[in-house]
Amino acid sequence: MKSKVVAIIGPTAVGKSKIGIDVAKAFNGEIISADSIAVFKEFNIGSAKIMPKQMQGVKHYGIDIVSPSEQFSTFDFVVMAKKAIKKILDQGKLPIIVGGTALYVKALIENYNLGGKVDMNLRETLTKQLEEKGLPFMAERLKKILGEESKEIDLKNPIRVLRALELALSGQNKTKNESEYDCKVFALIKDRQTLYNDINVRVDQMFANGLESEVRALYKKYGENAQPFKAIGYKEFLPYFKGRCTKGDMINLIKQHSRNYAKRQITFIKSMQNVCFVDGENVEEAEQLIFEEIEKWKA
RNA sequence: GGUACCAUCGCCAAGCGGUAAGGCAAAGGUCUGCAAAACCUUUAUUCCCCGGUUCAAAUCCGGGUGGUACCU
Repeated sequence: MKSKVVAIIGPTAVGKSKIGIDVAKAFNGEIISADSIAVFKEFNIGSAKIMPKQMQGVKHYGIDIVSPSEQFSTFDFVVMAKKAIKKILDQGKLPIIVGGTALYVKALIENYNLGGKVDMNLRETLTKQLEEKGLPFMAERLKKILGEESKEIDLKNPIRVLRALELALSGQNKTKNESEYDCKVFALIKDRQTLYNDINVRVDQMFANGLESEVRALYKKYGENAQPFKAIGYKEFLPYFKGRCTKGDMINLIKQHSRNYAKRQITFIKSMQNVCFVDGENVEEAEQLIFEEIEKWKA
């Protein structure tokens, strides 16, 4: 009998956090955040991180677990999440994964084989080689090693090519594993125009909540090379700080990038299997539907 | 009122007589370790309007219209 786990995913600004908490309260659950930015301490406003006062006493895992100067990857998420799930189940509670980083959720529930530790030396060597010799050279190199299998890799995508080389050179391959969990996945969605509008409104709210001073402080403390500084709502400040664009331009860019991001999230989620789509427009109706579905699934 | 310059996709923009680059946006998509990342596909039969020259005009000429700058 596989352990039962609930997941609530969806694009940015659909209202996952609130529904997650309501589900947790209704089913004696605890939440595991699947958010690639909220894992970082101090990146609060721009990541729309849920703050302790908003948690309503529901325990959250996966938030504020690494320093902004550290690295965090899908692998780290899966390790953390598996541990958290076990802990929650041991207490007889329901684990609920909530977050917009759908890859994290997919990797966890589909039990991706992510290999062991990344060989940072190898990664550095390959990165240097990519810079010096260019992508076509690297793609050619990968083709020689993998042969037919290289067709599955996007040879125009430098990140993919490098990772595939890393795996190939260290003698690993991607394998399919059976899931460890019986996972009920809900995807919150909304009409595109409504979602886009909600995103725009939320970005304005972030600024009203002091996003600029948060980012100024983080920039000073960690510098622009910190991993979370690549996030939307943070990276756009760089040209503004350097006087290369106006504040208004930057705000519009953050909105635009957030909209683009939401679209990519939706595309990714649509490609996932066994997902129960729920219209998040009306929170009460959405919750009722989710509650009913969970009851059925638990029985 | 005069003179000069400009007018090309929602925005920026190349082209300057040979049959509409590119970037951004938009839409769709990919995805097994940075995923709020990276990458892929599609998107102007038409260049402000009207006439003319030419085998051929977004490109040259004339006239409108609109904008910008300077002069009075």
